[in-house]
Amino acid sequence: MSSPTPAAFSQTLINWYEQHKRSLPWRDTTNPYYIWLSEVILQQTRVAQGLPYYLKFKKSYPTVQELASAPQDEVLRLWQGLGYYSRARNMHHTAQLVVEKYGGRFPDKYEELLKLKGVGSYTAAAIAAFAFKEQVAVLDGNVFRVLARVFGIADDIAAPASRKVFQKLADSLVPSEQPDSYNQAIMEFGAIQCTPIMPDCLFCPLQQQCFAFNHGMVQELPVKSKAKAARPRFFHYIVLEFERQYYLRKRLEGDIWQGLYDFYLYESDSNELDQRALLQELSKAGLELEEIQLHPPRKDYKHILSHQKITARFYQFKLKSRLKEKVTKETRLALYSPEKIDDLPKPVLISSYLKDAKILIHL
DNA sequence: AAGCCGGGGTA
DNA sequence: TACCCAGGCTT
Repeated sequence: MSSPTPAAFSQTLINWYEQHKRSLPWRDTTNPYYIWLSEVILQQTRVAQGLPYYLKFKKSYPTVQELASAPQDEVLRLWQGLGYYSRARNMHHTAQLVVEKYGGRFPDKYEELLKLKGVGSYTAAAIAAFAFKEQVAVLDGNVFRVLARVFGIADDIAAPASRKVFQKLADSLVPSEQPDSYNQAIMEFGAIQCTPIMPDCLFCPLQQQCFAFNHGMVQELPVKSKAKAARPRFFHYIVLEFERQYYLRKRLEGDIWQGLYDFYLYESDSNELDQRALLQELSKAGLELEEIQLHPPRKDYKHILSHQKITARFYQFKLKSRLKEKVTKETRLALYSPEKIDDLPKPVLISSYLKDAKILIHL
């Protein structure tokens, strides 16, 4: 059998979609603000993980104006646990731009949407198609997989150069009627039927016309080069306590977790703390801790990111007095009560420690 | 083109 | 473990 025609392909998927689609809250609306919100949350994120965040954001910020006027710390705190925090920062920035420059109304064309920070080709196409029924093709991980298998495309989907091949094919398949349903359909099909492993080929409506099925290459397609190994990192967190309050600081750009709060961090190339080197660094920052009791860490925290493998230890100190202003200015540390810490956006690693150390009761 | 940016689910 | 998820930005 040869590949399906565009019309047959899109109609098969739309029919399948009507039968199998999940009921999801962002599918009940054409409000571009809600579509945009859901699409940003769902970038590199499974529906099951993103869904509660979508509901939280929609409830906290029913309109783009309310999101725009929220403090960044509050937005990041709501985002806490979702990862890729630049999404939240860019989303906040774009909300403010939409309010100030677009009068609170989202652009209604793919090319204009693409100019918004945090909105790339996928998200621009999704908003344009779902909210405005523009005839553009979404190209996400699901679409890559479905197209590679059905049409027998062996280009490496991890290689940027392959994008052109897939985008051209994807563009040729979008029907002029129901571009919104079609785009939803192909992604849903990839998520439910044509899954990465153990796809349900037995009951697949495209089985007869699927290149991969007909050539016994379902396991081999799509082709994707392997990601490089995660870099090991060793964090030694110095938890400074003064009268049941704790010193934290907001993380800067140039590393992971920008905009989130953590403790004073000493990083080394091994899991064993070189105490002399630490004290030397602390001293340089104006932190003289010789009279202070160092509590050995309870355990190692392993925190796996897609690109880094972090091993963290937490050392608690009880301070007898507040840090000098010169020191807090230098280190950017500030003293927070547990109640205030609860409100700060924090990496999951820090939340886990705060819970174990009984500084915070809940996550 | 390649590197960087999270966290969680699944086999 | 390894892979992947409704990707985007920077270099």
